[in-house]
Amino acid sequence: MTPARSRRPGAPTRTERGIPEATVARLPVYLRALTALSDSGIATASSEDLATAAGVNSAKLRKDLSYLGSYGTRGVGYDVEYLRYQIAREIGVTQDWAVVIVGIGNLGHALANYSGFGTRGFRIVALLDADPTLVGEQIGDMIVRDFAELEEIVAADRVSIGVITTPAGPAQEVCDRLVSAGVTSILNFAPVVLTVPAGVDIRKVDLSIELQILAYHEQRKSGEAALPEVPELPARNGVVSDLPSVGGGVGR
Amino acid sequence: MTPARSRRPGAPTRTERGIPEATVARLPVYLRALTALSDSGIATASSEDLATAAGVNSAKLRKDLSYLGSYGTRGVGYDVEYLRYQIAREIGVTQDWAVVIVGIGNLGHALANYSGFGTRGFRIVALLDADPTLVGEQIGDMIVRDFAELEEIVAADRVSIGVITTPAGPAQEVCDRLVSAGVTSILNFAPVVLTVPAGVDIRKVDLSIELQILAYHEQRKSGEAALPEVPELPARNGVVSDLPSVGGGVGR
DNA sequence: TCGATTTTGTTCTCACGTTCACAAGCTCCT
DNA sequence: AGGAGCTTGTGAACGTGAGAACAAAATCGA
Repeated sequence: MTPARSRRPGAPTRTERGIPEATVARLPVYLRALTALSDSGIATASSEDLATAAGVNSAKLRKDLSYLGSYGTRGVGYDVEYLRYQIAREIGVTQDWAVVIVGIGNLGHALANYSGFGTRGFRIVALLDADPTLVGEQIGDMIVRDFAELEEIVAADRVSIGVITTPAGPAQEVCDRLVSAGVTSILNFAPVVLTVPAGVDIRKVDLSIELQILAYHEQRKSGEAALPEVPELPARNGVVSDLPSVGGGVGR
Repeated sequence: MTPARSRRPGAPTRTERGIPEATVARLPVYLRALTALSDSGIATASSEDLATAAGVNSAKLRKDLSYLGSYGTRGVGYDVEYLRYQIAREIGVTQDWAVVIVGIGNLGHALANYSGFGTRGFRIVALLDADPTLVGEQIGDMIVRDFAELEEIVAADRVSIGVITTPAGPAQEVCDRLVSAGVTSILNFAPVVLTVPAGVDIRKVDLSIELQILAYHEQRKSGEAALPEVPELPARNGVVSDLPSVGGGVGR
């Protein structure tokens, strides 16, 4: 017999009033589209208008918005300002989030100078680096501080979000320090897989992965792979270095 | 009666020898993990080892690899070098892809200096900007050239991938120029939704969207929303500006 | 040579995400 | 007042993705 099941089959698992992850990822896009419409003086927009501005189809947009509540008016559309506020509130960007950036190389520099933070609910409270030659440097209206001050800063400014722009090597160690200092959300630009305890959210932005995904599709477009299936290469009978070396090579 | 159906139900739709999109997005991660293992002198690795290194579970990893072919050995594992080559070939990074970067602001600078390109199958052939005060500037071993030279460069170097690091304003126009010059894959860092014709692939990297997604989860962690559902706000009865203005303003 | 052991490749099932299609509800016009 | 015309919100169908579980295949040891 069918086990008692409180959820409808097919309904995405979400916590109380939770929103499907795919929808959460699109809310910021809608928010930006609404801001653009608002700046153009548009007061009301239909799901079709909004969907076009956000680059999705209107059915998906309506379903996404329906998870937030019933904020539209049938036969009319959505009030741009009203919906904008509701989404901002749902995401949590009506308040300001304190952010630290760790690793002030090229990318860290670029992010430190990025102006889109303040207007979007985020406030950079510190730029940190372990390199003494960088500490003290002025970037915009901020000064690079020593990574050793991390714990102090996190506690003082209630920092909950950390951005890692170090090279791959120190990234995990930086991550561990961030977590133990109390940071519970991390945006990682370093090309490594970071391990964090449960309860800490992590997102990754990786340039070369994005390019490689494009390359895959590009290769498909420009005629099929013209490469040999098996190149000059050591035959495939190596063993893990900590296993006894076996013979019996099925050479090629 | 059941309609004749050639595909098994539940099998992901893919074109001939195509690979599910979710898998394609993970292949670069596997490639990096394999490179790391290889650099550590590991010759063979099990799906469990690889999965740990890549931050996924082993069942998923095995299924992903099975789309490429049968490159493992039961009871043994995968030959690291061999698998690495196979994945690189499948992605298309055994050849070099020419890339142009358009928009040499902070982020463009950072990307231009990023060393991870050459080693991963990509070659930056030009840095372009429309600002005459930037043209001629030297970055690393490259010189910023005028955006007007785009078509010439794309044709000469067979550029198929373009990276847009301009502000939001000019991004669509830059995108259009890239496409008409012959670029068929675009990586967009500008905070706008770009429109491209069919056949052109586009991927987007957006810092503030990533931060907003983190903020959403962060808000859930730190107690539920303490914000009013309806704030001081224009009442929700505005109309689209191109409709006849109706009275009944419930102004505030 | 044969069984024990290991690890892949694959099948099956369930969960998640997207899209269609339409009833419900709102506005406007006659 | 009532019908025509839009647009939202949502139920249902379909497609995609993830994970458990296991048969198949390889190695190793006796």
